[in-house]
Amino acid sequence: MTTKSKTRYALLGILSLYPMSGYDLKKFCDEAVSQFWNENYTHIYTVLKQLEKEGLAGKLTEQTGGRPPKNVYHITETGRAELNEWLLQPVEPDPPRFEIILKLVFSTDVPVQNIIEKIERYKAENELALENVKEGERKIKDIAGTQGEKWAYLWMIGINSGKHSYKAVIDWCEETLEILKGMK
Amino acid sequence: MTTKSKTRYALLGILSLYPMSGYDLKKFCDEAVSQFWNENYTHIYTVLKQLEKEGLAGKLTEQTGGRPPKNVYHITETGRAELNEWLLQPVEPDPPRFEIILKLVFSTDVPVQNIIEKIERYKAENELALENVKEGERKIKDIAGTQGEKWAYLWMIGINSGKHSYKAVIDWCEETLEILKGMK
DNA sequence: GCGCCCATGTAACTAGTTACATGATTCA
DNA sequence: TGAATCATGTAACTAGTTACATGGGCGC
Repeated sequence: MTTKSKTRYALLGILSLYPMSGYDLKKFCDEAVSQFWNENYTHIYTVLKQLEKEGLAGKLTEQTGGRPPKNVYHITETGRAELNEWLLQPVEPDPPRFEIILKLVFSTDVPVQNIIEKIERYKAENELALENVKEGERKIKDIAGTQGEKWAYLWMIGINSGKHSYKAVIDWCEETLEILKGMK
Repeated sequence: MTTKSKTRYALLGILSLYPMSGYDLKKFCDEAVSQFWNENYTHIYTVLKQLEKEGLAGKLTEQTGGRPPKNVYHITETGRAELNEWLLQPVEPDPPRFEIILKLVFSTDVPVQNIIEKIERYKAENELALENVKEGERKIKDIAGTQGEKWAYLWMIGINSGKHSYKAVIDWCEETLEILKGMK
C-alpha cells in the first residue's frame, strides 16, 4: 500500500463519528484527540477538498447569515471503505527524532546548568501533558458511564498509552537531573 | 528565533565531532544515533550544500580514482557559533502524532483479533528498538572506558531515555493485550 | 558473475506550516 | 468596546521523501 497523508485518515476517522465542518474538525483535534494527534487549519481545509474531489467525503452547505457559509462534511461509503482498509493495516513505526537527545549528545561544551534548565523545562511540559491526559481520562469516564462500550475501552487504552509515555519521560528527567546535578 | 530545519543542526552537530562526507554522515546517523535520530541521503546532500553556501561548513574534495570524488565537509567557526546558539535554546515539544492510538480509537468496528495483532507487532518492534538501545549502551561503555568523560555521560543519558521510552511502550502493550484478550 | 559497498547527485513530489485576509457574532 | 469565537480560505514556503541515474571496487 502506498503511504498517504495521515491527515486523510484522521479526518475520515473523525467524520466517521459525526459529520462536521473544517472548523469543527480543528476543534475536535484540539479538544478530544490532542493528547495523541494534531492538525492545523490550513491542512484540514486542503485535505477536506481532496477528500471531496475523490468522493471519500460529501459536503452540505449551511447558510449561516453573515458568517461564511458552513460546509458540513460527511463520510461517504467509499470513504468508509478506505478508512476501514487503513484501520486493518499494521502501523509502521515512525523513524525516531528526539530533538532533546540530539541536543544533549552534542552538549559537551554547554554549561551543565543550561542543560539542567532544559531538562527541567522539558519535565514540566511533560507533567502538564500528563495532567491533560488524566483530565481526558476523567472526561471519557464521565461520558462512558459504567456500561463497558467498546469505543470507551479503546479510548481508555489510548489515554493509558499517554500516561505510560509521559510518566516514562518524567522518570527519565528526574534520573537525569540527579546525574547532572552531580556533575556540577 | 525562527525555526529552521533540524537537519541543519544534526549535521552541524555531527560535523562538530569529525569532518566527514555526506555518505559518512548517513552512516553515522544509521549507526551511532539511529536510536534517537534519522536522516536520509537526499536531504543530507541538499542541506550540506546549503550549509556550505551559508559558510557554516567548508568542503574539501578528495580524489578517489574511479568513484565520484569524496567531498569531506568540516564545520567552520560560523557554523560552530550557530550550533552553539542552537544548543543553548530550550527544546520546544513536538505536537504529538501517535498513529497507533489514532487508529485504535476509530477501531470500534475492527475485529479485536486484528487489533491484538497490531499491538503484538508494535510490541515486537519496540522490543527490537530496546535491544538496539542496549547494544548502543554497551558500545558506549566500551569506548568510554572508566574515566567519566562528559561526552560519555551525555550519550549514556540519551541512551537511557530510549530505554525508558521503549520500556514504557512495551509495558503499555502488555497491559493492552491483557485487556483486549479479555474482550474477545 | 553477482551483489553489496562506496559515493554522488537531480527531479519530482508530498506533507505540513506560516503568514495573511475577511468579517459577523457573542459575551463580559 | 474589545476580545474571543465562529467560519472560511489562499499564497508562499519549508522540510522531508521517493524515485531515478551513474559507475567503479571488492569480496565470495
